[in-house]
Amino acid sequence: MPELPEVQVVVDTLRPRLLGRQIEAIHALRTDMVMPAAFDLRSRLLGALVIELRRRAKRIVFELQSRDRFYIHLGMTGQLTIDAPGQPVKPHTHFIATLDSGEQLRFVDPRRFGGIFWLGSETADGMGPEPLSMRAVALAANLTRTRRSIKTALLDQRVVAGIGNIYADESLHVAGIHPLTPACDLSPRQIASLTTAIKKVLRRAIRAGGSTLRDYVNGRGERGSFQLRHKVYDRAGLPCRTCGTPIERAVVGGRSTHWCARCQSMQP
DNA sequence: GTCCATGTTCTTTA
DNA sequence: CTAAAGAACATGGA
Repeated sequence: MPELPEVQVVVDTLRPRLLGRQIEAIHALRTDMVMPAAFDLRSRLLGALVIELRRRAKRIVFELQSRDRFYIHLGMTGQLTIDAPGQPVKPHTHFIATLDSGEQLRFVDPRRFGGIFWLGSETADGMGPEPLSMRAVALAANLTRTRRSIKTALLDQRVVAGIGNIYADESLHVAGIHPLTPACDLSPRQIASLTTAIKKVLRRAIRAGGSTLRDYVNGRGERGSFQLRHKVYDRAGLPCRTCGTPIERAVVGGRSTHWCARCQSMQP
């Protein structure tokens, strides 16, 4: 569920209950989601004080007083919430950290595509610019030298960080760009329009609490509502909300892709 | 039983 | 080197 807006909302809802908290106990229910090579969560995290919580791409990054960092990735079905200790523990709960406030940070992930990753003092991550603050020229620099379709390029975290299948489709629709357009064929004007569209879509989605298609909830366990406002994603055959033309669907780069043939032309 | 799914990474193929 | 295509990971819902 989690693309940039969902991860941002998780961070925003967790931060007030996590900053300044110390980890008093760890219950690691499985170790195969702990990377690299099942590092010892207890020795790293017991007694640690969380001084900052931020989002980078789709990662939830914890900064400790020791200046070490680690991140949690939600994969496809991850949930990271803070609950009272008395709350029932959901199936597929893989990690529980009890805080000095008495509350518990819990990581649930049925499909187990997510995980906990130790960073230590490592800072380089090889990913592209953060879309909410990027300039069009920064995006252009990463698009002009690839012939891949713009849809595929937007999903590449080295091109731009944090966009996934939903927001790639939604952003291209707002920008009026056909998803199969080769990235290097986009005009500067189109890239400028795409940059604006990405920011607009992501900001709206964050304000709506993210998109809940199935599993996604924020740090308080609440669902998002942006799925109700999707213009093209998962709307194949339904009328375009802008012009009424039925939405197209095709598999591009192995991912389902949705667009309006009338609003999104192949011509620059 | 089948197909599909908000993500990432690796392998194969061209 | 580029990149497309496919598979893999694991689970559950339609």
